[in-house]
Amino acid sequence: MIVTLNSKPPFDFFLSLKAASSFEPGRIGAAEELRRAIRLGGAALAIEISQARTGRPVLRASTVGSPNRARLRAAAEWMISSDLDLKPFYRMAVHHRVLGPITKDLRGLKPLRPATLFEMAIIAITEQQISLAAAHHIRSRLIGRFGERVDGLCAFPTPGALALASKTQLLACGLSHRKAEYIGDLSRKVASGRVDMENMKTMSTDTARALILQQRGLGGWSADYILVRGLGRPDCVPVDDLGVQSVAGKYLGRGRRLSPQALRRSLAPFAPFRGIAAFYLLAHDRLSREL
DNA sequence: TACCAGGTAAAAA
DNA sequence: TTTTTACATGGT
Repeated sequence: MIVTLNSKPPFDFFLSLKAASSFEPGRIGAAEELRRAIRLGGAALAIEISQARTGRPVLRASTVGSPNRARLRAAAEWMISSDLDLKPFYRMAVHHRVLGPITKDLRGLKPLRPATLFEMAIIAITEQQISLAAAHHIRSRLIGRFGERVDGLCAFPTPGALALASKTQLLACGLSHRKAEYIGDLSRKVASGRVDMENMKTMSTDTARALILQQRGLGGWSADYILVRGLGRPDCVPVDDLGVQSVAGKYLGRGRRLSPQALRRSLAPFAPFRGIAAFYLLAHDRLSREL
């Protein structure tokens, strides 16, 4: 089945994919397509998103099973941030000393989102305190051990699968005792329906943030990280984030890492797109390293 | 070898 | 109430 996707222009799928993969450790070269196993109506399904020559992104789903077309489109469009309109951000940034040239270089760049907010929450927990590379390896083990395989890909583990995992098994993936508990607790709450993370899509940012903060293991950094990267709230920035502090210091400061307060001040001019501004700085930093 | 890396909750002061 | 501590892995 092939579904044509819409995404608010401007959108450069290749650039967005290249930026996303620049945050993964040890990758060599940029892929031409986004290949993922996702769950749709209870079944794992391999999908491939690619950009046609017309410039319009075209989604191709594997023909295994017969997925619901509308749901497939909705899931894929969510993952490529179709709803994000970059134009007002660009209008705001165009005359800025630093963001002006960067937004021109990276025109059409959108952040790619994890398929579900549960996955996003697990990403946040794994990335606490340790390097992105270490966290990535730990997640790979979680996915390999608890995810469902389909067409040579592996879907991110369901809350149910992680709820059934023993603490010993979680520890064997490289998690700390604390993080294994956080992931077990959250998985059981989501699997049992006591918490519905997908509901956050329709909540106000403040309400969603409050729900995130109620979960053990998710603090202020995780809340803002989930809000901007998982939920696409463009003004949210984790000001405690070491990576954002460093990149903002490099581009907007004197090169040294910024304090949370200084970071807040330096991003203030970009409201209500402070999170997108931070994303552009991070992406520019990563992509310029590759050359 | 050490030290730091896109934090958090719980203990100690 | 505020400050300190333990924590797991991977890259340099």
